[in-house]
Amino acid sequence: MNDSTSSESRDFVRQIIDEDLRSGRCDGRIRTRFPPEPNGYLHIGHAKSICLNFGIAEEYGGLTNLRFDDTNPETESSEYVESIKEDIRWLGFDWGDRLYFASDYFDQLYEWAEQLIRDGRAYVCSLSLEEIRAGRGTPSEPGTDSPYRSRSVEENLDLFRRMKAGEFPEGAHVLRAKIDMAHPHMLMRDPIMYRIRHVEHHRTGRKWCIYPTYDYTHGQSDSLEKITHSICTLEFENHRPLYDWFCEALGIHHPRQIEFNRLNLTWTVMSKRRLLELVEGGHVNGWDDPRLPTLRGLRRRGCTPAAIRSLCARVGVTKHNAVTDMVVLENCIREDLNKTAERRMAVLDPIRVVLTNYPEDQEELLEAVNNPEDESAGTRMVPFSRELWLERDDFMEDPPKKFFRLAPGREVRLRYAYFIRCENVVHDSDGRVIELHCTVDPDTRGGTAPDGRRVKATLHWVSARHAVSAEVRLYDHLFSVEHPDEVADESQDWKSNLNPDSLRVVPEAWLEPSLADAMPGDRFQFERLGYFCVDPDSSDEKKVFNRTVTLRDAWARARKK
RNA sequence: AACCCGGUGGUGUAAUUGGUAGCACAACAGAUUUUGGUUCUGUUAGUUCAGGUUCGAGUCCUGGCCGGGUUACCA
Repeated sequence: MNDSTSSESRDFVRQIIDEDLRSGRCDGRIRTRFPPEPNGYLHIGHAKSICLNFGIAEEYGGLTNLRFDDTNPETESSEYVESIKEDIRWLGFDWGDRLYFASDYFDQLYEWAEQLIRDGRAYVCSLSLEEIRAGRGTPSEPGTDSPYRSRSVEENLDLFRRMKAGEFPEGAHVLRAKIDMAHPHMLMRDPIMYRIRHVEHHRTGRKWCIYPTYDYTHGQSDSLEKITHSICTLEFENHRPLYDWFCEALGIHHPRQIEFNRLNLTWTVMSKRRLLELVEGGHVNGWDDPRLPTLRGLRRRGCTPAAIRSLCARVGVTKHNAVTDMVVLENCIREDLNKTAERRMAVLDPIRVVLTNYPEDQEELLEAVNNPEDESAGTRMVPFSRELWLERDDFMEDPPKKFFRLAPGREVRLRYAYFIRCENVVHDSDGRVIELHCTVDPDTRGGTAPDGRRVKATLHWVSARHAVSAEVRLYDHLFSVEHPDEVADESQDWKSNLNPDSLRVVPEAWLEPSLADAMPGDRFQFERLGYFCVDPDSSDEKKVFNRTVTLRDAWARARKK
């Protein structure tokens, strides 16, 4: 009911914003930003941040900037910039003309750095990486001052300018903020502001060989864009004192940083590092593998933007680490697709059925509803004939009590068609059932019996003569345990929990003929099976379908017990 | 024994800021159903612990316990 951003209860972020609006702290204006680093593809965790930032701006009549945090040229590229823009648009958000890059601010950042040097708040440190690390101390012991900490302003300025001019090799010097080497926060122990990197940047090319760090860039970028609320994830909580320190030291507009909990899902991993490892290690087939929680993977899988937005609205925003059950996402997908996806019939694991009293040369077209949840979707005609494909699971030779489907001597309904009765079971030499002989009751055309008799099951089917074949990819959880982090013993890592059966390919499934002209990206419900999406691997000769998610299946659940 | 943050049913969250612990998902039971789908109804189940303040504490205070983060020239 109120899962779509309830106006009733406010999460803590919105409460803070309400207070800031009341106290006049942000002069009645709301401006947020989504600041991805262009070094990877977006995943559903980013979607939560996107929904939060764009959602809040929209609710408060403000705007959201898209800003690429591109301060580390070694790992970033414009290929990622484009994919990220595409994914945000797909999710349903629009940054208008407010596309920015931290690299747009390199000149300003450099000037501010000189200002901090002149103010005695920054210095060039010529210690090696190892020496800096050692000098930082540990969380429980203070660090020691760098011997270069007391360089004169003139010397600092000179060295910094020569760093910029490219006179030094990488690692020779860094620029550090002069804060407090004994500070209880490790991050405040003279953090690094600039490092030398003789590499090309995807936007500024060779203009720079010194690059600012995240801490020296983010708050100032927010400030320059007049951001009011800089909303980020929990791991930046420790950085807030530094964020504040730079804004204050520089005397510039000071946005409020607010940290929220990131989205975690069961049965998968979410960190960029791990996703990269899965892709590069060949454990999945690229960034858009339908098993991945990347936005591209989810899209290819058949997940809708509306489902992702719905998930983000219902997981909420707090300050404690949470793991959301994957079934919540699955239900969001089902909820959306139930209303929008047209129904079709498809048989994945076929068993041949011969209707012995149906004439060989006869065929007819039967009317089927496209979407019972949406009358405007209309109907279609489905061909019927003497030989059909039925789902193997829908027949049992020796059924248990609660099995309602087809069995010897039992009558069931074929959806939109007829009642049929199983008269005979044909086995091969190994005793495996290969064919069923049934009789059809011609008076039940359309699926109702004039005498009012009822059947307990309605089965989907495909006319063998008319069926088109397709490859169907059945996906399961990427990992075989809910929490991939939890490993059996120390010698194992999270990858040992990879599910070997996360992809099962059905090379030849049978589909009703109307599916022959489905296009990549089209989504359908295969009745009684689940939601499926046409994969871009499809060709004119052979369609490929991805199973997005199964239908809820009370029988499967009952059987498991 | 450093610093920061956090702990509400199985899971994710809410509680008008001190006044009846509510919602969603899951689980279970039932109704409806030409999808064992959808829809509808009902049931089970919770404030980390110990003190304190108060007429009254999930909320405020003190202490304990548990969990996460922090020792990158990544973001």
